[in-house]
Parts: sequence; C-alpha cells; structure tokens
Amino acid sequence: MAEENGRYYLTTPIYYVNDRPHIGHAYTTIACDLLARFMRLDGRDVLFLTGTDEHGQKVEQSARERGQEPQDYAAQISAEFRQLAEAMNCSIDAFIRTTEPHHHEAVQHLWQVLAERDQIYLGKYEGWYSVSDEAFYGEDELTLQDGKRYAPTGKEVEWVEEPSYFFRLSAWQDRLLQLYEEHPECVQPDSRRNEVISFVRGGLKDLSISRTTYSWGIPVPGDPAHVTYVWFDALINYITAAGYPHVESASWQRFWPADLHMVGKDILRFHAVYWPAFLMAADLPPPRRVFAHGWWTKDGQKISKSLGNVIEPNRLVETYGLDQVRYFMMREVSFGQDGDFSHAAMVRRINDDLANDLGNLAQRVLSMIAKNCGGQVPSVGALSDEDEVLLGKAKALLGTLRDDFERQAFNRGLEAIWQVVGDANRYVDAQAPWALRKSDPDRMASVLYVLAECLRRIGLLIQPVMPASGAALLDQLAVSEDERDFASFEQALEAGRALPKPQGIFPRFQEAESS
RNA sequence: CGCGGGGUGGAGCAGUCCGGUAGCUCGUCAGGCUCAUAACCUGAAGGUCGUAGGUUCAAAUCCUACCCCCGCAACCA
Repeated sequence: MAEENGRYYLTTPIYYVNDRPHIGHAYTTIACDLLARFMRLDGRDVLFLTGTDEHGQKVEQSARERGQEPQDYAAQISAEFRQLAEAMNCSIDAFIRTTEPHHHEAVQHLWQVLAERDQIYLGKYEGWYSVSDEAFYGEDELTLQDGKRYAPTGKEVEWVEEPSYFFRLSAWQDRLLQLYEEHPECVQPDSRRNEVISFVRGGLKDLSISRTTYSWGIPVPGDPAHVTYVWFDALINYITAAGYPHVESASWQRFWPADLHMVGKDILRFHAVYWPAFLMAADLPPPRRVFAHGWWTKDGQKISKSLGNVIEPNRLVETYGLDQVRYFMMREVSFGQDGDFSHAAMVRRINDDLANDLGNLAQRVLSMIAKNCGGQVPSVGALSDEDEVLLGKAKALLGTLRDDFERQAFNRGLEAIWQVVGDANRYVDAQAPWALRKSDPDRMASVLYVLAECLRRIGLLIQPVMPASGAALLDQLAVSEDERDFASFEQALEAGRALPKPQGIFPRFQEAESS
C-alpha cells in the first residue's frame, strides 16, 4: 500500500563496535539495500539508515586491552562498518554513530521527557552480573567452580550492587499486547511475533536503564554518576537520525515513525518490546514494523569464531562477485528463516540462475538481434497471443514484487522474476527465431522485439538486488539512465534505437583447478 | 512434564492456518534444438508426506498418543 506521503524510512541495527563486520552484518544491510533501492525506483522518498553502537562496558574494555581510548577504538571499527556498506554497494542515506553530539542530545532529551512523565525512577540493582554478556543472572542460573561463579554462557559473573534508574516497563504490558493485536504486521515474521507476545504475556519487569560501573556512555541528565544503559542509548539512534528531539523539523515530520527496523532474531526483544514501550511512554508513535531475519550456517554448521568458519564478506565478494553474493543471500532462503551457506549452493545459484537462465537468455536474444537486426531494436508487427502472454507476465512482475518486497518476501519476488525468465526461454524455443530468419524475417523481428522488451522489464526489476548487473543489461538494451526507474516500466523499447555489441553479463563460475 | 524449530521422491524446500488429483529447485536418465555462456527446451523414473490410532465421503493438511533430529543463551545479525 502506498504511503500517503510516499516516504519510506528503514534501518539496519546499529552495529556494535565490539566486533568486526562479518556475513551477518552484510546480510542485514544488503536486505535493507534491496528494499531501499526498490522503493526509490518506485518513486518513494527513502531514508536508509545504518550506523554503529559505540558505548558500553565491553567497548571500554576492548579499547583498554588494545591500549586505546574508547573513542579512538570505536572510531576505527565504525569506519570498518562504513566501508562494509560501501563494499557491499549499499546505498545508505545516513550513517549514525552513537558518539555523535546530536545523538547525546536526543538520548538526554528523551530521558528527560520520560522522567517528567514519571516513567523513570531511581532504585537499586543487585545481582550477579557478567560484564562480557552485559546481563544479570539469577543465582539458580550460575555454576560454581574454583570459588568463582559462571553464567550459563560460561562467562564469569560478579556480584554487583548499584543504584540504577529504572524504566517502568511493567506498566506497558497491556499497551504492548494491544499494539501486537491491533497491528499484527508490526512484528514479523508471525512466528516471531508469537514469541514476543508470549514473552510479554509472561510478565514484564521494570528495566534497569542506567549504570554506574563504567563511564563510557551518555551521562544521565542531572545525575552524572550514571550513564545510560547501552540499549537505551542504542535504540534511540532511530529517532535521532529522523531529527529527534526537533519534533517540529521537516525531517521528523516526514520520517517518523520508521516503516521498518530490520534486525537479527537475537535482538528482536529489544526492538519489539523495549523500544515501542520507550516510545509510547514518551507519547511518540512506535515503528510500523520490526522484521527479524534468520541466521546463516556454513555447510550446516553454526558459524562461530571458535569453529573458525567465520565468513568474511569481502572474501565472498572476491571469490564470487558482489552481485552474485547479493543475489544468493536474497534468493537462497525464505527470508526470515535460517539459511545455509555452502560453496556448492553458491555455485549452483551463479551457474544455474544467473549464467544459464538469465545470462544466457540475454546473450541468445541480444546476439540474434546483433546479427540479424542490424544491431538495433527490431521493429514489431502485430502481436500474437503468445507474445501477449509473455509480455503480460513480464508486466505483472512489478505488482508482484511490490507485494512481495513490501512484506520482505525477497526470495518470493526473485522466484517470480525467474519464472518469467523461464517463460522467456521457453518462448524462444517455441518461436524458433533462427528458423524465422529465412521463412519470415518480419515475424523474427517481432519475436526478438518481444524478448528484448521482456529483458528490459527484467533488467529494471533486478536493479535493487544486483545494481551493477541490472545496469549492464539495461546498457545493452540502450535504455538510458533516466528510463530506469519504475515510472518507465510501462514504456516500451523504441524500435530502431542502436544497440551496443552484446557482452556476457553473468559469467559461469569456473572451479579453480584443484590438485 | 524446559523452550523453540523441524521430520514431504537422491539433496534442499513449498504445501499444513481455510481437508478434495503431492508441487518447486537441484540431481539422475532419455530425447529435442542449434540462436546462445557445453547454455536452452521436452519427457521419464523416483514419494506408505516420521510412527500408530481417530474424525471424515475424503487427511501431508484436523484430533490423540508416541518416536526421531537440530538449536538453546552468544565469540555472532
């Protein structure tokens, strides 16, 4: 459904600078990029946000271990995340860092609003705390060994007693349940929403939102002994980037509430429970949707540093090519589910879907045109039923993709495109333009025209997933730069336009000679 | 009584909410075509839909019981 103002605001999580960028970060950002590009081509005013989460005890510690100041360490890792977005050809509009002054302003402002509304009170937190997990544990969850206590995560815990400010999360249980009820689309997929609902039904405790045990954070207004808890700080980035606390600003008016927060399934609770509660408590509208995607495994195994099977996005791109990797990630699994990455699966997508089906379709059509139609867009005669059917299917794709992408069913949308690729390949065989060359050259020209027009539409639609390859295909059809948005979808190729010499778009993946 | 996910032709999955000829991709085999990136197209083989009961004219789909597999608190999104 089209937004009244045609805008689309979507976000990745801000990535925690405690770790280097890996395939998971790339996955989330690429999924958002697909949507951002699609929406832009469809005429929407898009704000695509990503960034880095830079505060907290873990960052402070990691910096010290390296003999660095937290801000220097954070800046360095933050730059790596920024480079990742570039390297993955992600068309971000904004990159936020939680260490920026305007974010401090937003966090402190929201804090004050909540305090004024009596949503925050000073209490005391005591319990077993794991620094590395940034979490408290109950006595019954711990194991005792050599006089030390360990969390279920295997991390050592320490007894902590500290004054802490609390957010009255417990007061928002019913309002949250009402939100999930009235707007089922606001937490997706459905199975995840069910988990969230059952978590909230189980009862919410007030949430500790300040710390006194470290100082690498945003000071609590009026009580500088406290810094805000990292998640409180982090979530607010989404409104900072939209202009908060300047609620009269054009940017805020236009972009909040966000249309989509894309997150990994591990951080769903923060986004689907705490975040809407903070916002509602401040009388701000909650995000329209939080979508939790799944994890990747490698050859069926969990990806972990200890197993040594961590996948570096840059390596993948070097090996397989950027558009190929983007296509694989968006096509291989039902978005929202976990998926498996393997070399064999990757090669299958590259060779079957990209090279054999689409690449070869383009090649066979374009080279027939080059050889038999004087290297220009052929002229078309009366359309046969078969022509109409194929063109109709290609035409219908835009609507299908709008529906599928609007609900983050990326793999479905791509399947639909490839269905038409298959139809086009079958049409080539059925029409046999190489036979028409002698028997009926005019008909051959029409057939090739229909195919070229079909390829134009496919080229337009693959741009969000594979920007460079889509452009390469459109180049070969002599579609000019200003004819590549979806407003041009209904236009048709102009007969007689000169075409460049055809070139392969999707090479097959050749296995390196192995000994 | 822990929680969650899952068991559908050789592999990976869809279908299960709202019962009605079991579908897709890959692989295998056979054939066709020759425009094309040894690509494309057609056909075939291959399934007791985890097991056992039940409801029904009809069950992969609903009900009951049971079996098995995979994750489980992070070094991760």
